[in-house]
Amino acid sequence: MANNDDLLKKIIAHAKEYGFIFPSSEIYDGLSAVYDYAQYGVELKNNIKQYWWRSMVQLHENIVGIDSAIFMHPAIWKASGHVDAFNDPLIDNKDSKKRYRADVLIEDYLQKIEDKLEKEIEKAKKRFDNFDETLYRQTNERAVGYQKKIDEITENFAKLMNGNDLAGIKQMIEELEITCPVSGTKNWTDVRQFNLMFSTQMGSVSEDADTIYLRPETAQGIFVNFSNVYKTGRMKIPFGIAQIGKAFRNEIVARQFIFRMREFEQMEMQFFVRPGEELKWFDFWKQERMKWHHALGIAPENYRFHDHEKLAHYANAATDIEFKFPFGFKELEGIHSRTDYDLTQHEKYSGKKLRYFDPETNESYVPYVIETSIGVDRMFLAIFSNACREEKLEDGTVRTLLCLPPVLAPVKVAVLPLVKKDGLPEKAREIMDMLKPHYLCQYDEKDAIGRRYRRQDAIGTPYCVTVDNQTMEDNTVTIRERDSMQQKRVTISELNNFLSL
RNA sequence: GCGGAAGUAGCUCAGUUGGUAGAGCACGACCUUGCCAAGGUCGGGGUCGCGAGUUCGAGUCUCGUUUUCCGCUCCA
Repeated sequence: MANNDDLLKKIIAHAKEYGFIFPSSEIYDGLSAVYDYAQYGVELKNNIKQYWWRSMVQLHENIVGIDSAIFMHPAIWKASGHVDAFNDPLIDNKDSKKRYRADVLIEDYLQKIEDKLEKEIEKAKKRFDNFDETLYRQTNERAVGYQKKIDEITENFAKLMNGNDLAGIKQMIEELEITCPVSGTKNWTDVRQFNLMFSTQMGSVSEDADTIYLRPETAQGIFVNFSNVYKTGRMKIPFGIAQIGKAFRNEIVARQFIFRMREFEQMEMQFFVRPGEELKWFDFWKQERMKWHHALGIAPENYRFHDHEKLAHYANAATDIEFKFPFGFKELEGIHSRTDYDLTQHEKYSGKKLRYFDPETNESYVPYVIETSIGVDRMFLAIFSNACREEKLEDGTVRTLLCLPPVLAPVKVAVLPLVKKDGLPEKAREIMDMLKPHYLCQYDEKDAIGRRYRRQDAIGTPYCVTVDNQTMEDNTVTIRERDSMQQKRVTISELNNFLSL
């Protein structure tokens, strides 16, 4: 475990030292769990997004992309269930320092009474069968008492929750004498509301301003555009809509570097299918997405599926693709069969029909949805942490390198004149100008050549092109490959063939 | 949010019982060498996380605060 902690620390240090990720607002002491992508980080991140977009939108004829706004109509979050589900009343026990959801404490309490009630009912049945009238009446009375208590609490509880009466909920916990399962005491703090959605005001005059939310997921932007895309894009089921964009969640605790941030970016695709065929497509996308990960050349044993046993209210199947991060296997991507829940909810709240007319069956229906949703930042961390290595060379020295898949590397080619004289820099500049339009290149003439190679290793540049004295005679250069450190001599004109990117 | 640890240059760290900040690497210029991280000379860079307090004097002591890491908690 200590090793893993060190590993994450090294990754964070490398990310900062070589210009991939900086803490946000660092000169003002930083902002908790917010990070900025730096000069190389933004390249790697853009390449990840482009790699995903191409594989989803460009290579699938039946998938199109959109870019919906972060601000959306507030009713959308009522329809999606986020307003209710993302609002947790929390309470702390002062003795055990444990935090609980206040509503869960009360629900657990109710469950206990229900268990008692059930026992009494069973007892009552036995006594009834035994014609034991007096005892039967006693149990029956107790059972009626429990039932009454349950109804009473349930009713009050619902009233308090709907009215957002936090003080009332605390009072209820105290009146019911609910104790902390750990400390066993009733020493509670006040109930506080934690809304996982960020809100802001739209409209400059405060009385007229509407509360709107920063989207906690990008998916709803796709659902509310379903009809527009289906009609204007002449889409035929099955088809998908893809989107890359930022989402915001006010997490109670955001930790583990860029793994859990309050502002993050998602790459999502919602795939609309005929009802009844959703599990077939769920399985299709499960395999398809795993193939996408494997195609990057990272060892397959770093990935695994984790099927959800407890499903969200909208889903009828769900799995995660987990990646072996420095802190263990954690969710990288989610694949959910969301049924027709979202579109149906939006039909209900908007009053608009969100249906597809199927020309094959002559039927109109609300499509079922398979969602694939991957965090850009988590993908970045997966790629980056996997690539970050210290390699012991034969001579005993250590080489720091980033083994990034070439297609994702920020800088593709470094062009290096062996020495800073004899016209080599000028020749190298010519090669730079030749390659620049095609790849992000870097020119470097400072320090010994070996040191320059190592600098490029540390930022993950897959190829270094070196101009030496022989270049001046026969127009050949050497290509040095990052992982093997092997060099090949090729003519300048055929350089593009050898830079397999 | 609670508990623990830490915060001195871009990085890694020194800094004595309180006496107005150092090293190595990195960075910039010039000279030299030239195929796998260490040549030479010169130079830039820090109000010691921030704010109070004690003191003649605080990087050093006290309190508060903030950020990061670890554990708990939370997590569609």
